[in-house]
Amino acid sequence: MAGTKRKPADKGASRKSLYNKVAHDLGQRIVRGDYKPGALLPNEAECGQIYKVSRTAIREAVKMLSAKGLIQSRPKIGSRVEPRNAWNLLDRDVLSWYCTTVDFQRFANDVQQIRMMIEPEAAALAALHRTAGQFVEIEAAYQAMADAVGDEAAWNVADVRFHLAVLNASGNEFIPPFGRVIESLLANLFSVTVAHLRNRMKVLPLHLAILEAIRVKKADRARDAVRKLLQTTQKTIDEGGKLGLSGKAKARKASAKQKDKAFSKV
Amino acid sequence: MAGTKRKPADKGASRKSLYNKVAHDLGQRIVRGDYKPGALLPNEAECGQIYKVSRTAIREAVKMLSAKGLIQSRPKIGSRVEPRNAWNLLDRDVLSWYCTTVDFQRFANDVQQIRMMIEPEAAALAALHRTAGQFVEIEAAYQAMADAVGDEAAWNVADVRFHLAVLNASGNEFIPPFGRVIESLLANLFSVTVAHLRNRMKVLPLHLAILEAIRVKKADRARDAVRKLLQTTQKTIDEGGKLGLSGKAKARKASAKQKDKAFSKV
DNA sequence: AGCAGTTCAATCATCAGACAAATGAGTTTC
DNA sequence: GAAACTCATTTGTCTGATGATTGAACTGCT
Repeated sequence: MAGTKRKPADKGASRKSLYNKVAHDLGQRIVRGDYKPGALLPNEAECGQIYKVSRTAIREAVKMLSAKGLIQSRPKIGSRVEPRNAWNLLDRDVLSWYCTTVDFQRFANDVQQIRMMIEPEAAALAALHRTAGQFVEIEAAYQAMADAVGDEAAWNVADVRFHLAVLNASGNEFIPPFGRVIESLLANLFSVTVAHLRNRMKVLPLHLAILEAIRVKKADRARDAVRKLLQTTQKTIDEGGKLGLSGKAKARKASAKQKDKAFSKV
Repeated sequence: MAGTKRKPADKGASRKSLYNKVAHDLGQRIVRGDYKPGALLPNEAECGQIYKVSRTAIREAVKMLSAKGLIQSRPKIGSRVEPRNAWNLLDRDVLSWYCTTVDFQRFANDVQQIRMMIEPEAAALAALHRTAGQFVEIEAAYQAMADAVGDEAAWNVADVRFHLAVLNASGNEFIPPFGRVIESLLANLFSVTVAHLRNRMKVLPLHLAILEAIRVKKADRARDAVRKLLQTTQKTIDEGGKLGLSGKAKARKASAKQKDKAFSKV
């Protein structure tokens, strides 16, 4: 066993603390299915040897994973992987680990279904309950989108900002959290749906329609405008799915696997 | 009121490990606003003195809270409470802490709005995509409700089971997690909405209608049936809110505060 | 004064080692 | 055969020490 020291060569991963890296690696393994629900993780001492860290670091990682519902620890038993329905799938990290394991087409479909349930109603509520300040933020987000039509990265940021601003204006405390989950999911979708300038120019006026409906406080019109936008998105996904665009998702998977291997090399 | 009352929940709490109790207490304090976003927690050594536990236990608690997005720890800085929009409000624990801090009437309204967005569509999807096995579970849950009409506690369990069974049958991986969040919220609502036998007898046939629609795979009918049920629930909430029923929520708040005080006595 | 670079100190991060508590499984006892 | 007991394993908790990070104070120069 050649003790190849992991030097702070690559800043991205090595900036994180040890327990964070362990948690991330274990979490990914669990979600991916390396440790299946009901299975036991190696005990803390063994884990420490595997990851070449102290028991303390392992324990802190385990605590994070148990806080996310992935595992449960008990004396004499060990750390057992919880059934999937106990997982906090709406947690940022869990979700991101999960995204790398599922089929892209199905993933996109499920996300769109959820958006179709929440966003139109949220927009309708926003039209009714928005404050002046909330509307300003929606407007600013729209402006940012318009300014970023030529810049894919900036567009993505502005797009997410727009949708979140609408959800925030709904006046329902529980909608923005849902929205932030969707946001994580969107990050994976956008790379497909707005990759082409043509698509961005197509959906910009649809966003404007939402903005306008909320401005004049017409709930029904806002709901319909969002529905229309989502339908367009859906169409883009369907078309993209038939082409090689799903390759992006696969590339994501592969890189995740590779990174993981580099760390734990078990 | 002497503090001699031993509730089963209390016993459950005292069985928990130290780091768990600390995490629970700190989490509740943060969500309640004792430590506001941007504020710093006492450093680990001080926390250890406050709670009379070792730094290890404090650290493990802190890791759990940071996994839930409530705080972030950095060397030289300390543990800073994150802005509310970083909180994982859809986490079981965070949600339960949160529930004790908000106004009941508003809380109930927001939850109903969310249910109105998700459950009808989920039922429609269930009608289209359900497997035979999933339908059996829905049927079993309904039967359990019917059998438990006279028993409030058993009814609540069966009621949640029914709704979750429907969500599970939707075929969308992301809906059951949303459902489990709603389930936590429901636990707080049910105590109000089904407190009376009369209410239970009123909503039982509404559940049957949902079951039937899913059985014969009529999406629209399923959607409408769920809407009707939720409207009835809404009406009950509105009526209850005008009476003294919201007192229950207040009682919950008080007991939570008391319990917390007993533990940390800061 | 104003700025850049350096030093310092507070705090978390990590480690090592020990003992306590919980509990499943095997063993004994009746 | 069932209940009680013992034992071994694993997590839970504590202690004390050292490393790493980084905001803030300090220093020296222009």
